[in-house]
Parts: sequence; structure tokens; C-alpha cells
Amino acid sequence: MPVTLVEVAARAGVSPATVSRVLNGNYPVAESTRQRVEKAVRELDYVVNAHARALLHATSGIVGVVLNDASDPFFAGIARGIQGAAAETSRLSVICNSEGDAEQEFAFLDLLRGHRADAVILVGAAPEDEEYRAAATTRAKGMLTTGTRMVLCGRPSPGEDAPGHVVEIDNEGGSAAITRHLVELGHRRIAYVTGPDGRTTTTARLAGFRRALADFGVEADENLVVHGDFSRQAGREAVERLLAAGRDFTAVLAANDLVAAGAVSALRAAGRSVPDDVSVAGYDNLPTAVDVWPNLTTVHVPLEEIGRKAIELAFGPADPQTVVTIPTAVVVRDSTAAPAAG
Amino acid sequence: MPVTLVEVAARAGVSPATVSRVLNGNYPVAESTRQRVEKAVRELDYVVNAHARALLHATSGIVGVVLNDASDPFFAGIARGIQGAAAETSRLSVICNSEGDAEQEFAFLDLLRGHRADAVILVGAAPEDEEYRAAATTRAKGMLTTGTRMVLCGRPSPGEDAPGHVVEIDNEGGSAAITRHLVELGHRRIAYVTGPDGRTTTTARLAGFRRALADFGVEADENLVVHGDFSRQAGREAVERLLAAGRDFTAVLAANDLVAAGAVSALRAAGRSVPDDVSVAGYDNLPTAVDVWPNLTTVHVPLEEIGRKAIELAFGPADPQTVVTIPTAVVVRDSTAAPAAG
DNA sequence: CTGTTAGCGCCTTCAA
DNA sequence: TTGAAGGCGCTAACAG
Repeated sequence: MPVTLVEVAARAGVSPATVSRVLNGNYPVAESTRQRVEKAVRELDYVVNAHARALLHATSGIVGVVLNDASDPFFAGIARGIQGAAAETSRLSVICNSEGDAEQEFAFLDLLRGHRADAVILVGAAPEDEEYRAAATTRAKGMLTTGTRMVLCGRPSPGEDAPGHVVEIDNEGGSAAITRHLVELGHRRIAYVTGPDGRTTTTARLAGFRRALADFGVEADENLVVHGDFSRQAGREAVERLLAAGRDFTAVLAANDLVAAGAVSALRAAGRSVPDDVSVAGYDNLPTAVDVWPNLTTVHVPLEEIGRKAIELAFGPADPQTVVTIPTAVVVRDSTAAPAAG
Repeated sequence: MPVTLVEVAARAGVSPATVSRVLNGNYPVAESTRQRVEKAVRELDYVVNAHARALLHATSGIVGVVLNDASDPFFAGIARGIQGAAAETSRLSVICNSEGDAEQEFAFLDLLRGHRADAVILVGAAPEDEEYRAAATTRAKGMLTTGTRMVLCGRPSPGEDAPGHVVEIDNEGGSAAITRHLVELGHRRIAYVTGPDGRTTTTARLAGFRRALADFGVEADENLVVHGDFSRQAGREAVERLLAAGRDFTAVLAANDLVAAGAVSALRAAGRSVPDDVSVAGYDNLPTAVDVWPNLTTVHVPLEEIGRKAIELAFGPADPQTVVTIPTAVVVRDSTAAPAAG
């Protein structure tokens, strides 16, 4: 059995209330008393029971982070920012991997609600179907009754009436910008490898790509749009399929850097040089972008900053339903160049 | 204010005790009563207060994971395994980034202890000084009094008398094996870029390197050992320093894959081809090992499996102080080859 | 400045 | 099968 406050009180020869006061430092306590209590605490190796405390305060010092997969560098980056900012207000972050499964996501939400999390941050793209949207809105409302603040991070709000702050990434803008970069280099036949179907991020990035092409009056060839997910494997397979089908393209724009890395390796395996034969661009500016050779041209997304922003919103003023859009920026490296003449 | 069990009871027209019984399903309850209670729970969107429950049970369903940095792929891999295995027993994982700082690590330990974590898993290399060892042993004993199980993961036990299970990685063996691979290819002048000084993992990997050289009767040149940390940056700088000093070497063995990736890029920048001019090998077999070109020869460490093992030990039979050593295996890819003749 | 008292929300006897 | 009562460990009034 762990040591309790009462035992500390007994050893120090004071009342439990006094021990509590010493521990919290909210009320005046005589110096000599304080010393005796602190001594007892040390001798007994006492640690306050966070649950007993949470029971009184209806707060827990816990921040829930629900994401697809913490080992994915995109999520890891954001989680890192959240963790850092949360720790600064001495709150614990609880990271929950939902594996992209809505059921699991909701299960974690309930768990975190049960733990009276101070805030829950949902990170990453969301499914786009109406059913999910309705369920998410209901959940969001439920969180309020438990006093748990909710922040969406990297996904839009499920609806006007859903409470909670939002940190959005300018996916469409970033995607348009990097497409523009390719077009300005002279590329016209650009292949696009998407993220997983039916997710907000996938849709926004693809939309940016199409918008930029349209702006330049470049006709989009739907045969050059290949569906994938956010993995290296998807990038490899997508390029292999394109090549096998004999498609003609001078550049590949990938939904993220992992996909781009896969694309590069498939191109190399097929004997195509990057960027001399084919340019490749990614998205997110993950650490791995500079491991790939040639180093990837990509869109920088300030992941840690996004995480910190989420915490800021979570514990900022309660009332407004803030939406912050994080800007992105094209980073030109070595994987893109003008297409070969001809 | 969140809904409480009492309110549910009132709405269902039963006593709080009955609601509790329905919720936990431990005692017989009439079917009709159960239905009414479940209806009330749904209508009120009730979620049990995990703290109140934890107060009774002296358990929380929380597993603490303390590591350097969750965005580092090595830690991310292990954390993923822990998370998965913990979730299977419906426990929440709390991931805490200590940034390699012993103070912070201990602070998290206290926090987790306060939350009555069911188990705490310390992941990654530990400092090697005596002071840390003593402090860690004391902490480990303290955890016991709170009923928190402790597992060390990727680090040795701080001492014979320290309680807790251990999942060790065979760092020395793996390092010796990959060194052997290089020597057998014909390399004699092998540079070694270490991890951060004074950490168990760094020491073990370096020891394996030296042992393998000694086994082959190859004389180790201390000028070829460069100290770094586990980052790309360190790999780059180490190779630059080696090159600047005009050292003669035909292979670089890196403390991990990130360091190896950095080494490769520095060599390329200096116009040395990998593996034609210089072979490079890494450690850990991180996902990024196949983004690097040429793909890295490395030592596979089954990160997720290690994480799962840690949970298994944490919640397995209480008594024995188990030590499990996870074997490693050399993975030969494209970054190593026989040295150029001459 | 310090002790006493009354719960926070839930579960677990003990009775009925 | 159900209800009433006590207490888990702590803190916030309220006295003193």
C-alpha cells in the first residue's frame, strides 16, 4: 500500500490539512512546521495521489493526443510540439494510436473523457463521410459536458455547430504552390500520387494540385493521378504502375515525403534519373527528406509549431471557437529541375 | 459539471449501487433493471470517472513510457509496440519525453507514480555514472511501494539490488556482427562514429566493434573513432572531421542509421562514392535505412517486438526479476562492399 | 497559523 | 436481486 497523506501527518505530528497546505503552498504555514512535514515526506517517500486530487478539482493535468500512428514522422513531429508545450504547464500528454480507425478513435475519446482529460487533441486527417462527421460532432459536444476542451489539428471542423478549436494546415495552398514550382520549371505532364482516399488531407492536397494546373491552363490528365496512401510502399507501387502503363510524365508530385521517397526509389530502379529524367516533389518536409538522394524538394509544414499552437488554443480563452491556419512554404532542393529538352 | 452515477441512478429510478453493478457487470442484476439503467446512461451520455474508480482500486489503467524523444524513430518504434500491447489490455499509454535529461526523467517518474501508473517503462540508453545508478535504484524501489511495476527497455539494470524487469538489446553482439561483416569484406581501416558519450548503448556498441576487430587481430586505430550522438548531423560532421584530418579509412560504421545517413551525405558531398570508395553501415534498421541511397547495410533491431515484450514482462508474473535479451541480425544491403583494390 | 469536518464519485460490504 | 452505509486519499471551508 502506498503511503498516504495521513501517515505523513502522523509522522510529522500535524494534521492532514497542514500536510496538504505544505504540499500545495497555498496557505501560510510556520517554517518549523513546514520543515517537519517536508522531512516526513522525504523519509516516507510520499507522492500525492493524483486521482484523489483530480476527484476534488474535476481536472487531471492530462492532455490526450489521438493520432493515427505516433511512429509516423508527421504525427511524431506534431506530438512532439504538443508534448513540449504541455510539459511546460506540467501536464502529462497521453498519446493514443487510433490506426486511422474511427471506432478506436472514439473509444480513446471515451477513455480520455473518463480520465477527465483537460484537453483532447485530435491530430491528422479525418474521414470525409457524413456519418463520421455527425458522430464526431456529437462526441465534441459530449466532451464539453466533461469539461474537456477539444482541439482539431490538421483537419477541418466536422461542422459549424461542432465546438472546439481548429489548427488547420494550408494543404491546398501548399500543394498549389509546389505545383506552381513544377509548372514554372516547365513541367506540363505531372503525375500525382494521392494519400488515402476519403480523407480531408488527401482531398485538399489534390485540390491544390488541380487548382494550380488550372490556373496555368495546363490540362490535367486523370491517367496521371494514382491513388495511394502516405507510405513509401505506395510511392513505389504508384510509379511502377505508371511506368508499366507506359504513361508519359516528366514530374511526380507526391502526397507526402514518404511517398516521394518511394517514388524516387522506383524511378531509380527503373533506370530513370532524378531529376534529370523525372522531377519528384514531396510534402511535409519530414526529416527523411534530406536522407533521400537527391534531397527532396517539398513543402515545409512546421509540425512542432502546430502542436504548440494546439496547446495554446486548448488552454487559451475559453469562449471563441478559433480557427488558425498554419501557412506552408515550398522548399526547393535537388529533386526537381527543368524537364529534359524535347 | 459532468454527469455522475447518482444522476444516472435517479433517472433510472434505482440506487447508485445498482448502476454500479450494471456498469461493472460483476453482480447479478435483473434484465429489466439493466435495460433501464443502460438507457439512462445513454441518454445522459455518462462516462465513469476514472479517478474515483482508481481511488478505490489503487490502479489506473495507465502505462507510463519514459523516453528521450518520441519523434526519434528508434523510440517511436518501441513506443509503438508498447502502445499496441497496452491497448490490447485496454490500458492507456502515457508517453513522456525526457530529452535525455535525468532530472526530467525522475520528474516524470514521480508524476506517473502520483497517477498510480500500473507500470512504467524506461526506454533507451541510461547514463553510466554512479550517481545516476544510485538514484535510479532508489527510484526503482520507490515505485514498488506505489504498486507500480517497472521495466527497463534497451538499458541494463542499474544494479543487482534494483527491482524491475529488463528487456535488453544485444548491442555488443550486433555491433560485433556487423564489424565482422566489414572485416570479412576485406576492410581493415574502419572508422567508427559513436553515440552520445557516457551512455550504456554507446559503450556497448563501441565495445562490440572493438571486440570484433580484436577477434580478427585487426589493430584498432583510435584516430578513427569519432564521438557524436545519434543524429544525422553528428554523422555528417564526424565524416567531415575525418576527411579534414586526412584520415585513411575504407569503411564507416555508425552508431545508428541516422548517423550513417549523415555519413553518406558527407561522403557524397566530398565526392566519395558509397560503397565504391567507402562502405557505410548503420544500426537499428530504422525505416529511413531504405530511403538512403545506397540502401543501408545495418543491424536489425526488432523495435516493436521489444515494446511488446516490455508490456509482457510488466504484467506477467510478479515475482521473478526477469532479464530478456533481444537478439539482433545483420541486414546486408547496398552501402557496403569490398574495398577498392590497392 | 493549525485542527476539524465534510464531502469529491465510486464500489463493496452488509442487510433486507 | 436491490438498497443503505462507509470509506478510498485528498482539500476547502470553518473554527479556533
